Amino acid sequence: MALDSEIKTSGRRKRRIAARKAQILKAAETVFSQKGYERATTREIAKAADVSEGTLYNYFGSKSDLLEAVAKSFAHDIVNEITNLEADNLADMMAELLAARLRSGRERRLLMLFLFEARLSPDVHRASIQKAVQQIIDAMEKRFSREIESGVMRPVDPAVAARTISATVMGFAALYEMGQYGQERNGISPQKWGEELTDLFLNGLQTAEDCSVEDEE
Amino acid sequence: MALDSEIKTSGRRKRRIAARKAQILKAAETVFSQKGYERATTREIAKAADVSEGTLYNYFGSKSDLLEAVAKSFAHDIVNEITNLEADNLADMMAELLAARLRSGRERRLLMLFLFEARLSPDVHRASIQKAVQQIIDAMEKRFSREIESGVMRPVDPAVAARTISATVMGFAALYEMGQYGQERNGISPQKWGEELTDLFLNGLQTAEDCSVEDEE
Amino acid sequence: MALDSEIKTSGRRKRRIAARKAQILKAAETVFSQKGYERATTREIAKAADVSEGTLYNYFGSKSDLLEAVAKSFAHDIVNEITNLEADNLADMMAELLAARLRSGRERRLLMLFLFEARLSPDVHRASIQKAVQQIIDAMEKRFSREIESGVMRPVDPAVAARTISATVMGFAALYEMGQYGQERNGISPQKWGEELTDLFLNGLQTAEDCSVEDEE
Amino acid sequence: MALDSEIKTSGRRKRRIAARKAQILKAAETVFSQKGYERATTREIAKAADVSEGTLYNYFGSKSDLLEAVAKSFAHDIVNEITNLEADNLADMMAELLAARLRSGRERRLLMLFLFEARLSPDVHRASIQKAVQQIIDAMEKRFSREIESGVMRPVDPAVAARTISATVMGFAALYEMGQYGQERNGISPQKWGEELTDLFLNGLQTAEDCSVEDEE
DNA sequence: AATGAATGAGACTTCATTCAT
DNA sequence: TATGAATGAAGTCTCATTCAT
Repeated sequence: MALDSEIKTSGRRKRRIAARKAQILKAAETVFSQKGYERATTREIAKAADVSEGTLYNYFGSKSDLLEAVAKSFAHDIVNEITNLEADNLADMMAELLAARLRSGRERRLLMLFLFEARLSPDVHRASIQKAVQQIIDAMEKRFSREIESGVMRPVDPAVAARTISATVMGFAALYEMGQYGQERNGISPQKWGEELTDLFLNGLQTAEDCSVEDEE
Repeated sequence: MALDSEIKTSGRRKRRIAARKAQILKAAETVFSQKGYERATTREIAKAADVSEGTLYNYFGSKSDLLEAVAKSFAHDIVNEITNLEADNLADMMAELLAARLRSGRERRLLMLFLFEARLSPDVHRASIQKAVQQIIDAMEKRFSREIESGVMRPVDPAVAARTISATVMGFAALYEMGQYGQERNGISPQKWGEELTDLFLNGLQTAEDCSVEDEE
Repeated sequence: MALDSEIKTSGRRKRRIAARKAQILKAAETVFSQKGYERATTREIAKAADVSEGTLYNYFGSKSDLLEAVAKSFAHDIVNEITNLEADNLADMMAELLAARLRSGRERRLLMLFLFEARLSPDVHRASIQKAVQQIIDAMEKRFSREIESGVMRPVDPAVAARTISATVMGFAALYEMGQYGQERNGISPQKWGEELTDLFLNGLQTAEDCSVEDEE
Repeated sequence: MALDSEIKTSGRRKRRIAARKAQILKAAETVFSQKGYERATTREIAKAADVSEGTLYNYFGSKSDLLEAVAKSFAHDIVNEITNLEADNLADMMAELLAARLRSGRERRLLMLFLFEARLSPDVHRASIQKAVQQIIDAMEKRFSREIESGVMRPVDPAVAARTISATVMGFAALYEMGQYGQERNGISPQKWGEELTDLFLNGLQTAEDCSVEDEE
């Protein structure tokens, strides 16, 4: 009985602990995405998570650990989305792939954060963030391989394509956040941008005549 | 004679001062590009410039001013290059435009820096960095307009194209720096990457048949 | 019980925090009064309060805030004393009013500090110190009004009188501190000085004949 | 001839040097009186004197030396004025003595400066400023002795009187500068204040009846 | 397990003073 | 003699982290 109660308590406790950890993680994600790593303070994260600073350190060893955890969780979500995205044709898939990334400000900002921190952070920390980004790219590469195999996509190097698309999305995330995305084109939605981008990627920049010529080479 | 000597001296001094300013600017560029704005310390910049910290402040009002100056100088150089780039055909121009950006680690890192700081910095500082990035995009837009007018480029929206290319370059800069550009493809040179990218942008991702079809729409 | 204990603990903590704040305030008062605002360092104040510099900033937002708090607390004490001072006759009241100010070195020095800083500090800071000094003068003015109403004091303008006495006290505070108060008259106590001053203020400087004459004008 | 010319040159040079020194001294006086000693910077003083910072140090050994020189020159001027002030009666003399001090903002501020710095400065420096203040008080004491001897002034202790008046003037200088002198009495001129003060000092605070009584003691 | 006060290293910046020109 | 660039010590303040309660 006592044991049983203990187990129950332990179970409840574990759940509460997990919930608390998630709550802190989410707060960290929010603050990091808004302020960047250096400008975010543990105090602010604690406040956003509605816990004390001390509690933060009961769940995560350091500020740096918090960033790693955020990166891991973020990569996990994106990889899932890329892998499971369903679309009838290449244009739709690409449009969705691009638009989804640009749609959410949080996602845009986190992408930037990781790209930046992956390079600037001290070594250990750095590796784990790089790993998160790598996972996203790998997922995309696999997805492209699938599309090429099924003949939907031109047989480009899927590694190149995955990195190109990823890079473009990341770059757009940055532009978008900077407000330079289209100052004089304020009405353009992420959706619309996704389509225009898709057009560019699908059809390229050159004129139709060139297209056939180049293609024959 | 005495006057002449004085002028000479004064001239020499002026030259030395200008040189010193450039020397500090370059040191700041280096340190900022390696560490980012927040992690860079004035002490480190001073050391890299081989001057005392106090001297830094004789030439620039604050750390923030230093970043602005770096942004300005950087944008100036890139804009010149974009505007004056000469190429016989679209493919060459694009390849060079892309490869040039990726070739220099310093340039890659500075691009990232500005994209990041443009969003995170406090307002005043922010505006001037955004301006620098805007200038680069504008230069590219103008260049594309020129190419479209002369029929070399398909009549896409030059604003969209400029931002897309810029975003892609920036994104690649980030990937490249992260070392994720192609971990298992270490032998690939920026040159080669430029060409692959160019292919993607010129010819798109879809198969040849799709190309003509989509084009006719 | 557990709750009760928690409340007790919390109470103890709160008391300790209040005590700490007072302890820092007192240290600041001491150091400011000895060194002046500019020459006082936060390090020295922290040391005098037996806390770290960081702790200082947990209780007061800035060095300037510290000075404001000192001014506020000082004014509060003096105003109380002026308002509640009891004396049987004008001579006693004046003597006490004057002597009390001169008796305490700390009070003398703080008066100087505020007079000085009220003029030199940047605007915001300045206003709150001026307010503190104003409160002291106001208290004295009210006190004089009371004495005039009750016929104890000649019906001079209480505003003029309050400012004159205040100014004199402040000036004496300065002289006293400088050691110029009476270099060759070291044995004179603040008490004795208060009496001599009182005589001057009560009877004026002129001879008796003049007194009646002037008075009739 | 050569010698003669050298002497002449030397004379001219000496005059030029003296002029330059005076020019720097005046600038220092201005800046010190506005900003206080600590907040005044050598750069600002140099600028106000229209010379370089280096030149400052050719004429004065240190910032502290500058303050000493200012104190000396100031005391010299005031002592002269006090000694030579001519007035037909006590009331006029007192009024002028008081009003003159309050009339000039520069004089008010310098008085404050010396009172403050005399206490706060490191020892050596301190002595010379104290000396300057002492000289002013001594001059006033002598002047009062003269007036008492000639029967114009009631035979109070001249040392007490001199210090009282000095203290009052200094205190008023502080109040005046703080703007608390009479916020709701803006129209009152230094002249008018001088008269009101004179009344207080001549006739005292007590009622006429008291006056005669006290006087008889 | 939670709290938040305490810590102190280290960041940016100012400024009196020196010295080569 | 005049200049003003260079220096570096020292000051204020922030913030990740610890620990007693």
